[in-house]
Amino acid sequence: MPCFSTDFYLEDPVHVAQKLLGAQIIHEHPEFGLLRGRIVETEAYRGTDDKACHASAGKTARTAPMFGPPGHAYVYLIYGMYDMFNVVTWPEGQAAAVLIRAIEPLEGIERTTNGPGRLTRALHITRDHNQQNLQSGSLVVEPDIEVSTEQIACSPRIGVDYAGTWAKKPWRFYVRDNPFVSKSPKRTTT
DNA sequence: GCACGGATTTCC
DNA sequence: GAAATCCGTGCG
Repeated sequence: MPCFSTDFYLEDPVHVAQKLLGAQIIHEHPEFGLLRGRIVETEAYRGTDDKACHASAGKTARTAPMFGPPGHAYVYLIYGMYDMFNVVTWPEGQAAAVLIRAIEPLEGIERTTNGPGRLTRALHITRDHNQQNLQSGSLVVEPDIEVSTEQIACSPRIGVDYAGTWAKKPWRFYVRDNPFVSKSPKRTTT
């Protein structure tokens, strides 16, 4: 099965985020062997105007991968302890990425994967994979099952309340009724 | 140099 | 509700 073409990743991240649902992440790990999971939840981060997107602070050492070639990885550390895995989209020079928030385990996964910080641990994805090409190499993303439009649900992105009106964009996408989708954060009573 | 806080998770 | 825990970013 071939990986996605570069054309696929040149598209708008909001579009790619939906098209990635159902795709497989395949990691051939030197120590833990073949690890595979199916993407069931994503979020789009779209350009330097998007206040929720790290690239809104401009091109820095940290955000450079998002300005780089599409189809590559953007992996960064958050809260001092979790690696977040993103796929870079849009042409080089235009910063955008799709955050992979949840996967359904398929092979070699030995821990829960529910949520973006947990799935990187389960797949053993680390910052070493930052800027790696996801179209070849030990970590790749490949088409798998088709997820129909009716099965795709959307919501505002999680954990970006600081982003003002951008926090309201319905750019989180997930497979409806899939048990591996991350739970929405608990709301305190209001 | 140094203070600040985050695309989260877990525990009280 | 708040801690855990590291480092990129912004400002001096």
